[in-house]
Amino acid sequence: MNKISAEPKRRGRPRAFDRDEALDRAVEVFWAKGYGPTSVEDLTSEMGVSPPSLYAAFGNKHDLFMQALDRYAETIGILPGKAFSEATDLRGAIQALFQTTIKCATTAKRPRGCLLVSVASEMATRDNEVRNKLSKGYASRVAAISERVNAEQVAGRLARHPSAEKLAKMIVSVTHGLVARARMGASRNELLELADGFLDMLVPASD
Amino acid sequence: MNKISAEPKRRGRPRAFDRDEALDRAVEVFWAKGYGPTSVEDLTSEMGVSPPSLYAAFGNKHDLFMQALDRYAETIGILPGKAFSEATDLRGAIQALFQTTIKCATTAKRPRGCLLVSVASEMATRDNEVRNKLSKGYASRVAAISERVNAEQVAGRLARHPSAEKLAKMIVSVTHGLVARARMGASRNELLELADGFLDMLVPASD
DNA sequence: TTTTATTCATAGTGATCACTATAAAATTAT
DNA sequence: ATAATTTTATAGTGATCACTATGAATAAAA
Repeated sequence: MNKISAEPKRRGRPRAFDRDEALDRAVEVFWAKGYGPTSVEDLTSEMGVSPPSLYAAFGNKHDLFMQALDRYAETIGILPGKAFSEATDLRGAIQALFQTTIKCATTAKRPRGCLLVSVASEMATRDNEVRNKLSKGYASRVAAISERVNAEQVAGRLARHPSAEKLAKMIVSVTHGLVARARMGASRNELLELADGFLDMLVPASD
Repeated sequence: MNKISAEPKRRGRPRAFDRDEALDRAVEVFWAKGYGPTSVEDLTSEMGVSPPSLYAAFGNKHDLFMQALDRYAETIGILPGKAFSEATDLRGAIQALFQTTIKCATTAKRPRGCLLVSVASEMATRDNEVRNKLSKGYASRVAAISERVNAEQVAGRLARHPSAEKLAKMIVSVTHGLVARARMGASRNELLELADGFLDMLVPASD
């Protein structure tokens, strides 16, 4: 009748770092420097983990990067989609999506841009694993937005043209443009203006 | 009365490679691999130039990269803007801008995306020189589009809102989104559809 | 022909790269 | 206590990095 014990009391010396916290540091290093220019020493010093511990816990540099992508996706990358989902009306949802994207891409204490769009995309042409991960993330994001857009169209609150999927892809594409400009150094205000312009075009405010 | 001679007959052994051709190869290498992951050996072997010749002709790796950015800008980067300028009406100009951008970002024999948006932007957070060059290029592109949009508005052929500059920034931002998706692996057709959607929103077709 | 200037190919330079061998330290199980 | 197991820190490994010293090769100038 034993359930799987919650804490099986692993023997051996306990590790001196928290896995997710270390991963968060790795995220920031990769985010700031990119994959290639980041050295393992950059990672170990920033993560507070010695090289052997790093390799034991995360595999190799590339494995660590893939895990950092996942960690980023589930801690920061989800925020825009969450804001989108939580808004009550479609226009507000898209606005929240854009604003949260901008916030994530221009937070002062963090690197600019987006780890996925700014860094991972740059690798995607050479790295199938990265490209596949990006493709899945993109598809699911488009699907989530498309579903809601479609519901609006079915309810008659939104024009049928362009199609839900097409509009969803455009919305995501706007976020890519915002993130690209953030990486180039655009100010938060400039990005907010840009996003407002797109919002008015995509879903004109009712007056 | 001596004008500066066109060919001063440089003495010494003549160089065995064409500067611009070698630079074109460097563009492709940086474009495909990014700055950091590109080794000088990658460059010398692809350019057909030995290391000492490379350093004598171009300085160091970073100098070469900056010159590659210029070379890219004046051979490939200008094409979308040229297509924009040569079109007769605004809608056609924007369409040509988008289509040429997509073509450049998805040419089969070349790396995907754009050297400036996909590669240089990724460096921009760490490299002031790169960021400044990108900023100048962005500003001049926005200015060129804005000027034409403004002319349309003054002539009464286009709504005054959004402002010319704002609309110009949105148009350029669309190209950033297209290029980002190209780097992620989107097909040319997918990008063309995306661009058509934006075109219809930015400048609705008159019917 | 000799001198001067420039580029060339060869073969390296020390530094840094991703990664690991080794053994001490820290924990649980016996 | 002793054994077993896992993580730790130290100190490296060969490979590759960006870059260059050296001298032969090739041109114009003297």
